[in-house]
Order: sequence, then structure tokens, then C-alpha cells
Amino acid sequence: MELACNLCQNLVMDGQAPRKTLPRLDESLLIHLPPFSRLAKRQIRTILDQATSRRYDEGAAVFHEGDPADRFFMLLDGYVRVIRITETGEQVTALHIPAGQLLGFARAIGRDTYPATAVAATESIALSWPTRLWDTFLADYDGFATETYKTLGYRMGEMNTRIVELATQQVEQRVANALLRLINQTGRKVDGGIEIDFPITRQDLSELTATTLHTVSRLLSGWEKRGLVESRRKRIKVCNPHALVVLSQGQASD
Amino acid sequence: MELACNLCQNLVMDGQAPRKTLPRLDESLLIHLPPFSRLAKRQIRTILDQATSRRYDEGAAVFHEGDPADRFFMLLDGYVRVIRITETGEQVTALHIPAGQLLGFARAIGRDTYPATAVAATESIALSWPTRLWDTFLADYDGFATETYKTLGYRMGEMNTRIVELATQQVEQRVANALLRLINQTGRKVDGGIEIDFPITRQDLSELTATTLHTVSRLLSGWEKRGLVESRRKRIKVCNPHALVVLSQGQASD
DNA sequence: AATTCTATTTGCGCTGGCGCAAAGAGGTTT
DNA sequence: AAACCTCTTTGCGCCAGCGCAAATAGAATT
Repeated sequence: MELACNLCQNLVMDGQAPRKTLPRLDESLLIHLPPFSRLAKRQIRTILDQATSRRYDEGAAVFHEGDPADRFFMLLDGYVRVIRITETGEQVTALHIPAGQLLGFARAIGRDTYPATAVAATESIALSWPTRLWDTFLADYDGFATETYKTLGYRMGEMNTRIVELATQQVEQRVANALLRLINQTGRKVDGGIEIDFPITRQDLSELTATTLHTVSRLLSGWEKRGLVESRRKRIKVCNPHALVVLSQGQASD
Repeated sequence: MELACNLCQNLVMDGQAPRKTLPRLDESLLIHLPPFSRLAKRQIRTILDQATSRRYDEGAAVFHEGDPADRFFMLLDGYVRVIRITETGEQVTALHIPAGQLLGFARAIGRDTYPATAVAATESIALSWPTRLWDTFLADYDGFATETYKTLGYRMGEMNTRIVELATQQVEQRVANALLRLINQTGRKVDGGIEIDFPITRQDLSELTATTLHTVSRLLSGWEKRGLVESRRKRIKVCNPHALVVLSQGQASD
């Protein structure tokens, strides 16, 4: 289920400018992605011709909470972090979205502004379409509706899980769970373990688990001493997922 | 936006048996509810003829997490609490649903089991239909899709808010917020304030705010001394909403 | 009226994890 | 290579709020 990234090559070459439609978007960009997989080549062509593609630097916002939801997106490469910011300026990360998923489809849930801010967790590429096309997509493209609502359901499940975790678990369990979820969803097998596929700081992890960067740092240090994880600056590798599972569920193993 | 409860009278008379379709469901039951409000009388008739109505005692489950989602529901009267139960047996309340809303429409988000358990917070009445009719409703009834997805969006917003609250606020603020939300959504004006329209214990409130019944009790006692609320067994009345708003957002006064 | 059950209140001690502070360490720019 | 910046680590003290325990108070049942 990996994205053929060489397809994106020409997009990446585009450089940092927020550029509009490119010479030629290849149909194979979309053909394997669930929302579009049932469509004929001609339909894909139409869809691509209406799309705008753009590259986002690490940390760049794809859209902002509260902005009018005038476009919806398909993430082609990279990872996006969905965050909310409180009145007091604290950030809370709601979700990570991997390549191959739709995002910013506020329209699907009857909203006309984005409910949260989306930030590229790593250099990313996304296609986008004007929101007015949303209903067309839904009506005209077989399987599109079903798939997007599945995505919606999945994200609701994720949110629910986070609520339950925040409500019932200790910090150590929450961080362990977050780490496990990250390697499941965005993990990359490397020598000696599984590494999170994008740069992630202690601060980021703390925003994902409702704690402080200090506590996350202490936990990771402890785990590293016990050989559960290895970490460098902005990189975390899980060496012993099973031990983490134990931590995430049960009592502290000491 | 109140439900004409006399319409339900004959249903209530039905007693406690889990009964099937009743002699005659009146069309005015649905005509004013958003998902159906655009429909012709004949359509409503068809919908009602396919519906099963049932009364739920306080505390009775409408459906259980994990069960096959073979029916979807419209709450006609009462309130339903949506809860999840952790492996360790703790309950977490996700949401309260007031009369007039759909629930259990797992199908809409591509699921075939219920993602949570729904329990009647007070004696309640709901219509239900077999899930296989869902797609028919969506396709045939104008405005139905839009409305249900609005509901979905609203609930996602609620969940998001809870996540942010749990992640960033102190217990006192969370309880104040929960109380405010409850009186906004399900409040009933009574002498000297606004009362939550269904029986709710300290325990319930603690499951809604991720704390313990003890802490909730202490907070309510304190607030009662200061005249912000009045409470009896299973009943809470908010006398000074504004002061609660202050508590819910800012620093503890005093 | 007595019993039982559920809901609420309150006291007290303990601790997980936050806040503060300061020092290291790895990267990047000049 | 020096200066700067961001990220990480670690120590220490404190306190919000939990856990435990026990008393009280309404409702419901007998």
C-alpha cells in the first residue's frame, strides 16, 4: 500500500512555489487510491484536469481552522498533522493523516469552514479541488461516497479512542499507545526496529498525548535505557513493540 | 423546538414490553424533525409504516458497542447517553443525544457494528428501521443525507472539543464546561435557574469529565455554597450560568 | 417502621506528573 | 569556528486531584 513516489518526482521538482496545475498529472497517481479505484481512466483524467497540485514544506499549513472550506485535498505524499489551538495558545494534535487519504472535506459533514488546522509533518504533496466540486464527486464517481464516509468513520473511531485514553489512562500508557499507533500507521521498518516515518519532536508527542515535553523526554529516556526504543533528534525508533504493548495496557512493569 | 409529547402518549401507554409496530403512528411525529421536514406526507407515511417504535426504561440500552448495526434510530422523546466501556470496566460518556436526533446510524460511516453503547438517560422513546433501509432513505428522501451528515459533523465537533478540553483543562473547568453544555443542550428553565432535563448523578458527571464522583461532589458543594448551582439527588440546577462560564474558561475565582 | 439500596458528602494522606530552571547536544547560519 | 537556534535531558519541589474510608441522607421495598 505504498505510494509510487517516483510519480511525484516531477511535482517535487516544482520547488517551493505554491504552483497551480502542472503540465501533466499522471493518471496512475490516483488509480490505486480507494476513493478513485473504481473509476474509468476517462473519469480520472477529468478529475486530474480539475485538480491543483502543491508541495508543502515541513511545518507549512495546508489549511487553517476557521477558514472558509473552499477546497478539499488528497494527500499524495508525506504526512499531515491535524491540530487545534486553544484560546490560551496550547496546541492539541487530533490526528495524523498518511499519504493516500482525503482531508479537508468539511463539506462532507455539513460545514463551511475547516474544523481544525492541517500542518505538513514532513515535506508533503497534495492535490486539491474547489469545494463546489464535492457534490459532483459524490454523485458521479462510484465508490467515492462510500470510501470517504469510511474514512470519516475511521477518524471518528480514532477520536473516540483518544477520548477514552485521555479519560482513563496514565501518561505512560498514553505515550506508549501513541507511539504504537504511530508506528502502526506510519511506521517504516528499519534496522533493529520500526521507525516513525516523519520527524517528530518530544513536544509533538506531548501535544498528542496531553502531557509536557519534559515528561515525554523522561519516559523515552527510561525506555531507551531498557532497550525498548532508540531515539535521535526528531526521530524515534521502536525496538521492542511488544514490551510497549504491555506498558500501554497494563501496570508499569518497572 | 420541543416535541409535542402528547403525540407520544399512546406509545407510552404501550408499557414496558419491547413491542413492535403500533396501531398507528401519527405523521406529525416526524414532520417537524430536520431529517424529514422536507418530505411529503405520503413519504412520511411510508417511512412510519416501516418503523418500529419502542420505549426504553431509564438505564436500558438501546444498542451495545460491537453489536451488528442492524437498525438505526430516531429518538422521539427522552435523552440517550452514548458510552464506551474500557477493558478495565471504567465507563466514559462520549455524548448526550436529545430527542429529535438520529442515532445508531453506523452505516453512514461505513461501519457494520455500533461503535459505542447507547443507554437511555431517562425514560425514552425511539423509532427504528432496519439498516438495509438506510441507503433507500439516503437516496430517496430529499434533505435526509444533508441533515444526517450535519449531525455527524456536529458530533465530530463535540468530540473534538472534548479532546481539547481533556487535554488542556483542569478538572474544575471541565466540570463547569460539561454543566454548561448540558444546560445548553438539554436544559429546562425552572424557577431560579436552568435545570438539566434528565436525572444525572455525580458519577455520571464524573464519567463525562474524566474525574471521580468525589471530586465532582466537592466541586458542586463548593459551587452550591457560593450560589452558583443547586442540586438534589440526581438533579442539578444552574442558578448563575455566567459565573460558571468564568470558571470554565479562566482561572479559579477566589 | 424497619430494612435495604443507592446517592452524596467530607476528611485525610499520598503521589503522578507538572512547573521551573539550567545545562547539554546536535544543526545551521554567518 | 563562533554564534545562534532548536531540541533534549535532568534535577527538584510542589500541589491538584485521586484513593481510601466512613458517615449521612434520600428512595424504594418489605
